[in-house]
Amino acid sequence: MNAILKGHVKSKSTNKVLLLFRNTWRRRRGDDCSIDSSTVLLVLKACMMRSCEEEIKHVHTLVLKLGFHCIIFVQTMLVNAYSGVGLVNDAHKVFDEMRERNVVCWTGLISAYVDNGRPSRALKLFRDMQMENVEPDSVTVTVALCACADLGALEMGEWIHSYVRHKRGFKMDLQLKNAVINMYAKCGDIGAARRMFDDMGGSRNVTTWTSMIVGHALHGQAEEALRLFEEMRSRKHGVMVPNDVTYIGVLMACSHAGLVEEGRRHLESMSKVYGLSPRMAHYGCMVDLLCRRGQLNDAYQFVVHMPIRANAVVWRTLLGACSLQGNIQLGAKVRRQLLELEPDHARDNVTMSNAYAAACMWDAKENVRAQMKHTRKVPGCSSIELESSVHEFVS
DNA sequence: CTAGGGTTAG
Repeated sequence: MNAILKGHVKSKSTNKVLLLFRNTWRRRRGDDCSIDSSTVLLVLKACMMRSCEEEIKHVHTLVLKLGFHCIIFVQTMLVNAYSGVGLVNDAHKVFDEMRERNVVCWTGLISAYVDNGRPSRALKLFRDMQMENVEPDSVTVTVALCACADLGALEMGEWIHSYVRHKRGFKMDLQLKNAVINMYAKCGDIGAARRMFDDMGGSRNVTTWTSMIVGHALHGQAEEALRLFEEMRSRKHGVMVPNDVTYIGVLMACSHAGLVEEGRRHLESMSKVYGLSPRMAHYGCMVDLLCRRGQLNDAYQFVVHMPIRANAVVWRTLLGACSLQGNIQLGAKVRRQLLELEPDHARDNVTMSNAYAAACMWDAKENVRAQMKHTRKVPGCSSIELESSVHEFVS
């Protein structure tokens, strides 16, 4: 049965995994049951891919019933599964109950915090792990560098980089090198990122190129980003095929440099040349680009004619630009769209009321304010990391 | 032969 489940997981037929598992469980006879710990791993993986939290909890109770709860593979998978559906506390609970913890389950918990937007907690655990004399491997370090990137924690990132360079027998693989580039780029040291990139010569993959392109774009070095994009596709480096994330970097660069036509061309070539379908983020970049150039009406037309329905974030980009550039008429139109999508979003009303105020349209401003009193406010941002920051690295 | 790693608009 595990072979069949494995096939279904591989082909992403997760519903078949769950159906087969439920049937087998229902028809079991006594303790003669074909469900073993490997079955549980596959089922948990399927649950995670479908993000069914209830099913994961159910499998967890089954795990206890079947006596698999002391198997480290099962425990680690439970940590990953809970994390995958956003239940970090449950993941941590499973981890706390583990008798033995090796580098894999530590890494699983650290990733859980990174994946759920708590990088400083992840770095604290990275330190705790070393206090317990568990040596990080290349996977752990890759995840920890991700946390540094998210936090902008340059010093910690440098420590980790120096740790992996000086530790005897530590193998720096491609994914780890990519994480180093990303960390330096996100933490503001674009020079260090570029040095790593240059040192890698012919061993770069698409992610390497993409990280560097995004890095330059984030640093406002649009020309260099676009130059790298052309270089990666040139014969010189074999046939490097960009992916959809590469195009995010390219469009960010165009946005920074105000290159409307070039941006449009790239967005088109993305699907025409490489068969990649643009996602909301790509259209968002394009809207941002048009707005920055002051082409608000073009931006509006672009949003209306997009092949996918714009989300609130895209409309909000446009609303922000209308407010900033004092285009009241368009701003009001955009706000109507936003009210349909997210009627409770208080900040949009604030933006709009500020726009009216900037245009000295006091009555209109009053109207928006009055309207706000009738709707419940939803804070735009509500979580703050209340944990001590990480100051040092155990080496 | 079972568990962990990615680069993503504002």
